[in-house]
Amino acid sequence: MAHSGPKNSHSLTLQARIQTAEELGRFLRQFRQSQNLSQADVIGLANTGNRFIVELEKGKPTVQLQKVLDVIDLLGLELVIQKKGTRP
Amino acid sequence: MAHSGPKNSHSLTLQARIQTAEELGRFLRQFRQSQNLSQADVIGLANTGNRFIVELEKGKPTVQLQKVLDVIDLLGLELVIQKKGTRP
DNA sequence: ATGATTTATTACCTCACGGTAATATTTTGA
DNA sequence: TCAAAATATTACCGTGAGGTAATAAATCAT
Repeated sequence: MAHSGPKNSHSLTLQARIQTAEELGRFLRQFRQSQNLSQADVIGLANTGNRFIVELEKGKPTVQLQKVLDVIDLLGLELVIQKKGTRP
Repeated sequence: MAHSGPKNSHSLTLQARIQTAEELGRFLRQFRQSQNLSQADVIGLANTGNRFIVELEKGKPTVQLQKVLDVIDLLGLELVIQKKGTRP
């Protein structure tokens, strides 16, 4: 379980462009924390061990695609692919 | 090289939600073709062999994240991550 | 401060990613 | 129809992804 309490601090970014594994890792960690979820929560829901989550959030470049997509989905997030510079 | 000529047929989707490796593969292949690029073109620009591109477009779930991101970038595409159902 | 919770690291291990290069198959254009 | 181009498949192979389980380190709550 996550710890507890209203510790919802910094402004939660609702969108981010992802070019690198590191950017993705940062975003996912921040988002997970903004939802007061622990890594253990994610591990429980997804099909993974702690190692994968740690490495994903750390921005490991070689994590496997579908696992990443699973985590994203399970966090209530989605990926959109589009032509570069498509305006919001 | 790609073959040639104005063979720009079916309507090119400019955005897609990506939930699975297969969806991504389909999108990337379609987009590549819409640009009249061959796999060899992509292989040349990216840092990969033919095997990776074939497998990526086929929707292999275990391809490595950063390689995928590289191909996306190099095709002039980008990924956006956002809360599910964020309206365009 | 201190115990509880969360996160990170490590060792062990199996399995398969993906590069290359050769070959096969499919698709395309004239 | 047929040759060229594009795509797919195969074998070979080194390297590393990631599950588990144990332990360590860091963070938090009171």
